[in-house]
Amino acid sequence: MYRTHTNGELRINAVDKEVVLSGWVQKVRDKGFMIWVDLRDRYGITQLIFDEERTSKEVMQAASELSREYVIRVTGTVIERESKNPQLPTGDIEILVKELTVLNRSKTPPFTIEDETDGGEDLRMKYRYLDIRRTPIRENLILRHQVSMEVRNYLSQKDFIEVETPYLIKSTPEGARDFVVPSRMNKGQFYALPQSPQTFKQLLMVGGMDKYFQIVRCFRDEDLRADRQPEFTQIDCEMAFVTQEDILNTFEGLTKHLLKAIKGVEVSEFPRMTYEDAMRLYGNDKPDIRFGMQFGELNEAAKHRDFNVFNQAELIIGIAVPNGNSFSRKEIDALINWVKRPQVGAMGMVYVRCNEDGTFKSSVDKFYQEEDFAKWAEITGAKPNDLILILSGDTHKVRPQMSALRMHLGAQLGLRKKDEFAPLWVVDFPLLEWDEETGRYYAMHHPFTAPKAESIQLLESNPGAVKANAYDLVLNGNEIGGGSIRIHDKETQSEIFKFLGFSPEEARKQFGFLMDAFEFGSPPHGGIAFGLDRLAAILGGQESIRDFIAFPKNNAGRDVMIDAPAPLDEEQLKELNLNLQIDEADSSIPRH
RNA sequence: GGUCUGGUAGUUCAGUUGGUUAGAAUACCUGCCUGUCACGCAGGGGGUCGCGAGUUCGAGUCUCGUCCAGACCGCCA
Repeated sequence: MYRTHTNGELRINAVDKEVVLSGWVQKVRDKGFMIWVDLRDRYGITQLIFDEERTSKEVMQAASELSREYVIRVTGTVIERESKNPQLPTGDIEILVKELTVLNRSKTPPFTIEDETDGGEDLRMKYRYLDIRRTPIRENLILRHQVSMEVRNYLSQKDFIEVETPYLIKSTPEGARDFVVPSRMNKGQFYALPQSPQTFKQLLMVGGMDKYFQIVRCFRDEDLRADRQPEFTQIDCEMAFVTQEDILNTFEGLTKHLLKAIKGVEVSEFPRMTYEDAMRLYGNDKPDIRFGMQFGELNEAAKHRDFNVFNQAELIIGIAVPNGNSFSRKEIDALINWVKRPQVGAMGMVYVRCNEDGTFKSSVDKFYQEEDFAKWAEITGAKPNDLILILSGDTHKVRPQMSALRMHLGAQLGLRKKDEFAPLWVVDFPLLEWDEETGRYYAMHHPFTAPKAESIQLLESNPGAVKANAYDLVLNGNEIGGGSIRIHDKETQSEIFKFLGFSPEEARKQFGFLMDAFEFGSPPHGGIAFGLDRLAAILGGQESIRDFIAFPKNNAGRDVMIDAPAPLDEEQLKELNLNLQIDEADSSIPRH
């Protein structure tokens, strides 16, 4: 027998019990006459004691040879500690060891396996199985498990059925790049891994499943970020015979349930904001509404003087930084330099100090009067002792710039509190998005999104103004879910494909199966998908999703532990009928 | 595709204007020890300064290239 108890469960009431424990050696404290060993497993830490007066010489000797991360089993008696440790749940007791078995030895680990590790990212990823032994990572994975279980329980209770959809599917031109998989049996042909089970879940609606969900892996071959992995997990949902209102209500319920069950947080009705308002007030479509600093548009209040920078700008935006007047000149200069970095790309920034006594001091005093500043303060909501920061330029540039500044300041001022949760529905997204590079419209969400009935007639005259029945769920400045009501009739779907530049033949080739299905009584339907990795990270109060994924990829999409991706050997390539063009300058890495 | 930051002991980092034998902490090893829990004390071992070239009497330090890592922009229907 390896254990009668785990290392997290023995308390003072177990004194005198004979127990068997197994686990990893967290720490050895050898005082010569006594040796203490912290024994660790998933459930906690229990202190073992070896004492020269009460422990046999052989066991004492064996204990003195223990080292970090050895796997051991001990038999002994639970005793009350002489000096207790209130920081440990098991801190009132210890195990007086009678027998000690070393089940496996360990090399000295390359980084310390403690809450605050000394290991860098790279090293932790290479030895991820050691990293997972650390409490923070373990707790993240447990939290993720809880989220999954709560989602399954909640949705199952609401009559949703979890259905698995295939991973080996077909590549489509729209959207993200696909990961592709060569087919051995169908020479020269490739599967693609799904970016989402979108069309399958719609077909499940046609199939009469009525309410579907799936916790499902998705794949996108795009560059990574702290919150983006090439394979990630979605909570994918779809419902038949629903309006947008039904979906928002259902999944607001799910989100409230998760916040309550996981974080113990009660949230009242989620506010809703149109895409247009989000862009106008926050400069992006996933505003963090935990703090203010809403945009004030200053065009009318700032274009009547001789300041050319503003006069020539398409849009002038100001925000009021609470108590920002306390910033030193140096701190303001640092902010100006921050927005001028290429990543943000502003040309410059104007500031107005709002003094305690109601007067103003600005970097454009030459051009403007006190009455102008008073007007700006009114528009941005600036109070005495605030600081107004102003950026100007083309709308599509200055909004993201100001948004970046707002988020930067929010973090700097400690306004993005990780124990505060502010969900928000963003609704009425545009159906289409203009792409400068290719000179055409693309579906903003995806080509199966239903246009709003009242704006569909604009499709020919003013495509950019067509609104979609599409919505995002935003939590603390992160998009955690997005979805739409789908097109469910062949005519509308054909019209949209045609508008997006698909010839009837292409549409047939790519999505014929869906169009066919729509001809056999497809019900009205819609759905939503949540990013599970991101949701878990936010509930865990962290920015990076990597520590909520057991075995994540690095910045370059590599798994540094198993060292993937890797070249294939000749035999495999031959069997797959693949002939690689090897770049001579870099012959070790095959290119497609 | 681009911008920025970093790469020095097992690990996390410091290293001045280019100048003696490259340091600290921690980890590791040895010894000591009458209740430790970040145990303490004494001693010890440990370096391809990412890699390559260049400048120089002399390079961890300067220049160029390159590799690796991280953050961000583009990209992510």
